[in-house]
Amino acid sequence: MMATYLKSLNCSECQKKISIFRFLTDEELKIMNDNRQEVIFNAGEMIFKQGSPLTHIACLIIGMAKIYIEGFNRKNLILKIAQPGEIIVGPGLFVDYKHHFSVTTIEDAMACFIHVDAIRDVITRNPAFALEMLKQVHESDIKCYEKLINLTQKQMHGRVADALLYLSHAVYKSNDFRTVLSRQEMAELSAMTKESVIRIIKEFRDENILQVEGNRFNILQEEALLNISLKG
Amino acid sequence: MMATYLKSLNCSECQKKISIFRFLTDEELKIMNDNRQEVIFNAGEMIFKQGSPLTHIACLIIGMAKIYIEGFNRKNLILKIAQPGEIIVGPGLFVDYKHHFSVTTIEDAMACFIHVDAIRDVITRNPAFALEMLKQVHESDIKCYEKLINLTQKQMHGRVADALLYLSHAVYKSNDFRTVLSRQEMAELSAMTKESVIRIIKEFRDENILQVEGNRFNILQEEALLNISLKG
DNA sequence: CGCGAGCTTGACGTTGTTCAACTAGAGTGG
DNA sequence: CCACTCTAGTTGAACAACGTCAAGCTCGCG
Repeated sequence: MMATYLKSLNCSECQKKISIFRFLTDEELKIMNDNRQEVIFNAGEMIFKQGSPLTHIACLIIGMAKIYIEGFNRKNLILKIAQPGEIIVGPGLFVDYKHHFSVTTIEDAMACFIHVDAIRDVITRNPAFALEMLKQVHESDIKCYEKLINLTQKQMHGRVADALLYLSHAVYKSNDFRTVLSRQEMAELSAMTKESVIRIIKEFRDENILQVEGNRFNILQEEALLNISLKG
Repeated sequence: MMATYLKSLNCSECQKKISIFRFLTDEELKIMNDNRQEVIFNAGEMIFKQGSPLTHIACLIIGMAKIYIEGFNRKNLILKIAQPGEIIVGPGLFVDYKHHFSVTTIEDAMACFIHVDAIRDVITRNPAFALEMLKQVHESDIKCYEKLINLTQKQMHGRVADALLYLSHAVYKSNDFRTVLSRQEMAELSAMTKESVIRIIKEFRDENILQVEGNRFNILQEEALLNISLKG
């Protein structure tokens, strides 16, 4: 793998892509830009490693990445699939300055690293940006609570339905999508074993809720999935 | 129940108790104080209701409260036991201005309600306070991730051990404590049924890890509990 | 004394994991 | 071009974990 440190972009161009940047003045964008490194990743490479020092945040410009917790017995739990345009801020920021999750690309990708000092500086200068950061953390908090309920109170059918709907709505924005996620990763998204995921996908296919061939999924009866998701 | 709107306190006195207030100037403390209502609660009364509009944050001054998500089929999941001195900020703040969890006192209690406009005002004025708020949300984020892993990857013995250690360390600060939580609530803390909690507490007692009589718990072998917690 | 709420116990059924075996496709080297 | 290997996917059977249900218990309180 070959990382480039040439700067091909400028933060001010990113204002359209990274929504949180729209609150920044030219001066603040310059601070960001001066404390920024572009890094190119191949698919499957790690952006952040859980437990390592948190010195930068990452803005994912190109490609998707999985954000996941490394739990017990080498079992992972995927929190979300980060999209291009997304800013990845570890919760260790302002706390213990460690990463509490790992981030690994699932496609070839490019990300900008911005040093935490620059972030702190800009938050301090610009209250609107501070509020926007707070809003963003709160949103991820809400997602976390939802995930907590979904994973602890639903049984497998509901959780697989959730995972499929998540991929369809939030990740691929289509009822007919081809994913790069393996069955194992789909299992890590719904806190179960790959065998169980496979069995339940098969059931859904037998009931004509899905078409499946390999990594391509076509959701035929979204209503049915929503129903299964709700009933748990 | 009888709520009093008399102000018996002043925010500046609270600086010692509510750690986040230590960053505020006299002027900012006055803003808080002017937008503040004291409310007295009996044990078991609700401070915030999940789904209702989020107009205030609460500073719990006296007494403890359970913060919990109301999930499916009337099953709750207790996120934490809030302590006196704790500030309770719903993640709906700056997002959808709804409560995403419910909060109910478990003892007689007193709390100050501060309007969100005042909070936003002070965050805007005082960057150090903004950073502290961010820090606080990040801390709760970290806790949420831990909970996610603990509840999805540990089995019941580990989860009950976690609950007991949580009560002992974070809530009652003693190995020998009497709790007001029912078995049902201990179950909601560890995402299981009350029957299972009872069975596992019994096992722990039989193995001489705990002394239990009614709601009084005495942890005899903390090491053993820590071990069980780790092994899942 | 009797009532009700929370606690406890056991029997039973369901849910989900584990393990082992088998399959298919994609490199890899001779 | 053909074994060979490696990985991901798939299937079934056995098993463990956990929830459900029903019954009995305890204790405080009217």
